[in-house]
Amino acid sequence: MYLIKDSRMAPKKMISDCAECVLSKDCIPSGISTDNLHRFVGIVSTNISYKAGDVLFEQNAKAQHLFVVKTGSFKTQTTTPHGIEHVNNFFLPGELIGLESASSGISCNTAIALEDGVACKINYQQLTKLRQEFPSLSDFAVKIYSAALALANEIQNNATIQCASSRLATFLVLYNRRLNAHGMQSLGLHLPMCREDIASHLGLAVETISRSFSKLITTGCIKKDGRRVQILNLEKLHDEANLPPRK
Amino acid sequence: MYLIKDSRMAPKKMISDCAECVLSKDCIPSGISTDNLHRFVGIVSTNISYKAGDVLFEQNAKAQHLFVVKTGSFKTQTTTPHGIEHVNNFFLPGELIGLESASSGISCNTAIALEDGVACKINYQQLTKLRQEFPSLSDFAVKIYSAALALANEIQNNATIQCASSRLATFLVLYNRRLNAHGMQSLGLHLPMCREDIASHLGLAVETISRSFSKLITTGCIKKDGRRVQILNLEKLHDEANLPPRK
DNA sequence: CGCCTTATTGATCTACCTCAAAGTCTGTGG
DNA sequence: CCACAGACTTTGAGGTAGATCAATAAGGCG
Repeated sequence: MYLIKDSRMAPKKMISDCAECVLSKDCIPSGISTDNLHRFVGIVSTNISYKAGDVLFEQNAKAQHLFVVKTGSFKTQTTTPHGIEHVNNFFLPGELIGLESASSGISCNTAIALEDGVACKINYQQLTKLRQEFPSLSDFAVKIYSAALALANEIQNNATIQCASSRLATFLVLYNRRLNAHGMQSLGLHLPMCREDIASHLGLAVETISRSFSKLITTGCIKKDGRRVQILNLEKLHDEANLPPRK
Repeated sequence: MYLIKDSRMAPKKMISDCAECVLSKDCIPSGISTDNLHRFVGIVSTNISYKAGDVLFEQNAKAQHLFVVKTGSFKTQTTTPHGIEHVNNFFLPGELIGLESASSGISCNTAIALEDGVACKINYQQLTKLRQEFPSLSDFAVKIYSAALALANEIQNNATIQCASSRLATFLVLYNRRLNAHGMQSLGLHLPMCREDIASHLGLAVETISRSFSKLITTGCIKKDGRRVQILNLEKLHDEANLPPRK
């Protein structure tokens, strides 16, 4: 898949060249012709390695970069003035982190690596300049942003569903769809985040997440082993996700 | 304020000219020089009147237009496959409706007028073409989109807060901030939506909204008369919005 | 004025939170 | 390779915030 070489070795040109990246068709380079790709490559720091727990950017700090997940996974979380944390979203390979801070210039949340992974880092200002030169980059931006907004809507809808197991079911359906969107087609998912992160994201208690998993297993929607989840019946999982309120 | 003439009269040129619009500095024209403004004016249907309950666009229908609220207010809502409705967001003067559907071309929710009002309608495709000609329009798009995404994050965070009165308090704080953002500075707000819409938006029961209002009145944060709410103590309302979970 | 929709208030019930404890996984060092 | 410590996860028992049901009150409109 990805050639992550020992750091003592000279980095392979191939790895840092966006032209060769498996994600390029879904990434910003898709908005630039091959001839001009070098212009983009010039403003990206490609393949930065992160260890689990590493911070990409901090809430309330100056936001300077957009990140593209290449391998691994990340989360963003907001801390309220009174110290309560809430996990906003999770990010999978091919997804962009930091979109919401582009205008204000201040990060509205903290981004943290959930596991060891690799991401590319793009400077906002330089990207803005490039966008003015290449109109197709602008199209790509609108496409990415409107998709992010549509996803945010779905996540928001899910957070207001009454039944806890429906929320978890919807979460799994969305997560599975996002995995599949970037070519990792399968009904088996590895959840890289801990139960507490899922609980925070869905606005439920950790214990309720556990019990909801048990319910989804009992009803034959899924089976699981720790963080490894297998969707047995996607149809049934959809039904469970759309239960009438308080059933 | 706005001159909404009797429909039997010839529409005043002034009204439909974006150059004269009080919102233009926050609207798409801000991304175009005065010399080129006519190009934009050519793709907008300005000042369309809506009556309370009128539908701007329907979920799952082909999405062709972006709307700018000029007066009045609107809501967007999603209907799940099993017929449960959820109010996604409310839209105030100066705000854009339909951003999330720009890429897919399919509306992911239904937009409805909450009261009599006026909005302008812009064709996506023509706007896309214009954006390629005017790079500053692209900057405006990114600015608008990232702000919308940041707001969606805040709304999502709010929906996962435990305490019902905290959710309502946060809702009022956000709503007030948005009203003020477009120059309607005041601590008195008129909520154009019914309690049921607020309840749906916050993921609570209508009765809980009523009781939460009562609590906010008892604690001296607000006073109210029907849908007319007056913020008495913004500091206290912030505190109420950030209560520790379950108390 | 009377009808109908919307809003509030009261009483009961329940899903989920909290607290508590046991069980499982992960990694580290002997 | 195994033993242990620590974090993570699950399961159990009881309490509570908010849902639901029910009834009254207040607007809105013909």
